Amino acid sequence: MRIGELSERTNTSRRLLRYYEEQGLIISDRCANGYRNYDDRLVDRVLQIRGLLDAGLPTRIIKQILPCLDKPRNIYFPDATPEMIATLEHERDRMTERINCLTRNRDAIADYLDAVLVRRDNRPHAAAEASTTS
DNA sequence: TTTCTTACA
DNA sequence: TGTAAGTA
Repeated sequence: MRIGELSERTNTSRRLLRYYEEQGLIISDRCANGYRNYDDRLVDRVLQIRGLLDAGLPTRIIKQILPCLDKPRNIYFPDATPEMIATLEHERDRMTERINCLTRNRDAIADYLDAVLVRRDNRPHAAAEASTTS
C-alpha cells in the first residue's frame, strides 16, 4: 500500500510516517515512480510505535527495543545484550513512574468532580432529591 | 490526484 | 509536527 493508505489505516500523518522511516523505525520499498510501498504488516508496527511514543519513549529508544518486542519473541531471544536489558529495565521503570503520576492526577480530578457534583445535587433547587432525603 | 524532497516555523 | 513549493 502507498503512504496515503497507511496514513489512514494508522491515523498517522504522512509527514510522521516519513519521519519514522527517516528515524529507522519502519522501512519501505519504492515503486518505479519513487512512491513508497508499504507491507501490510506495517499497520500494526506503526500502531505499536505510536503506543510507545505515547508511553513517553523517545524514537531513538524505540528503534533499539522494537525488534525485542516482535511477536515470536519468547521463543528466540538472541537479542539480549546487557545494554539492551539495562535499557529495557530503565524504560520499564520510567513507564511505572509515569503510570503512578497519571494515577495521582486522575484521582485528583475524580475527587474534585465528586465534590462538585455532590454539592450540586445537594443544592435546594434539586427538589426531587431534597424531598426524598428529608 | 497523490507522492516526493527540502526547508522553515 | 504542520505546511509550502515545485515536480513527476
